Amino acid sequence: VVAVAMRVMREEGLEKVTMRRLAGELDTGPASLYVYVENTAELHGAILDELLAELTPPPAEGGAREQLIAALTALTEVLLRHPSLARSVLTLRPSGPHYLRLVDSLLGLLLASGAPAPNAAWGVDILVQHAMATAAEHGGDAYDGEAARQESAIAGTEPGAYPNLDAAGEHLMSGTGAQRSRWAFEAMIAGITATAPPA
Amino acid sequence: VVAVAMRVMREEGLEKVTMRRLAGELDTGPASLYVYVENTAELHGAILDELLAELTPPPAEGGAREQLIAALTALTEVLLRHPSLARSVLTLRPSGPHYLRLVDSLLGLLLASGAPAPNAAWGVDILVQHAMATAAEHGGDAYDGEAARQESAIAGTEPGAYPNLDAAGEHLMSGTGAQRSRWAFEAMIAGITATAPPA
DNA sequence: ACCTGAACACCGTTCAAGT
DNA sequence: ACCTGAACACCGTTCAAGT
Repeated sequence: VVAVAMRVMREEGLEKVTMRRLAGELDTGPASLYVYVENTAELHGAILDELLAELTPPPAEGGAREQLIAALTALTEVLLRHPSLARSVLTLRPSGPHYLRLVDSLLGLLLASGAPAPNAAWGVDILVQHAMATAAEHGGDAYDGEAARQESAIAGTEPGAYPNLDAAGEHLMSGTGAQRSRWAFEAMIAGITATAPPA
Repeated sequence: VVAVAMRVMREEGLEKVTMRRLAGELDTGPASLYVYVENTAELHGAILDELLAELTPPPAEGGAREQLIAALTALTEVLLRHPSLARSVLTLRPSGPHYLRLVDSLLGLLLASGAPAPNAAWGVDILVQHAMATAAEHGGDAYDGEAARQESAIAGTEPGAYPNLDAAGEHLMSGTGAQRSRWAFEAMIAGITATAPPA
């Protein structure tokens, strides 16, 4: 079932991966799928785990921090190719083996790059969440259109209505997605490492 | 239209805020709503902006950093009351006046708490994204169930399969949501302030 | 010019009934 | 015991036709 779902997603996107479509693909009725999966959310979770299997292990070159950023970037890139999956899975707490392996290795790299254990334990969550949220947000069908709409909404107001936004003007939209993503991970890792959780 | 949508959402949740339901509420057909809104995404954006209007301005006590954290916490709390809205809006680039006012004030507080201008411009995005993603994730109907499933998935593997997860065991799930959320914002603000964007 | 009934093209999930 | 046809209860969006 998951194999068919993967193929349909790759060929036509997650939107087409519906119980009914999959059932049609398997020449049966939609009810039959409920023998294999509990519901659509679980199906999406299974698809995510399958997708994470393709994540090639980091090349283990450079320092731990560099490897960590590479792993997070690779995760973001995989998710960016399937934004609606990222969106769907954001509300899940994935528990597939590949997901757990990924979190385990991110946690290891975070520790290796100097984060105290409690910081790393809490921090790995926000790094993964950021990767997923970024993919969900930037992958929307109409993302560029929305960004333009937002920019014009700012421009369309009388000057002075949003003083800090106005002042930041040049910086707000600058940089490529990759630059901003790398910087976000660097900043988060720095903050995670330096900020102690409450005792 | 937005007013009716707000009422239905408050009474029965965003799930019930559908074009058809709203049309029924207004004694007309669903087609009529398309005179007022372009599509469902835009409707959700309008609902978000309406919701943000209720965000009381920060009490302006304490340092800029404390005010910033208070504002981010207030945002997270509002969104947590409507997790499916957070989920839906995560894929949008909101451009309503109340949203822009909020971002403007967050940006101001970030600057006032010591972040250089380029850092603040890029950083405000990741703070807002974190608030939305947290609400979307933790607000799911079955979130606790999923968390338990994840925990048991880790417990159910042979020891040693996920060494770092095992070692972190105690810390991984510790703390309340509020504690973790506050820490995440503190860590992110620290990282944003200390990490320079690429020139 | 403005609005909308009805249709198009779908959904997830359940459950009684078949094999 | 295992599977599934058919039904239930919905969706968003479009467009031809009315007022």
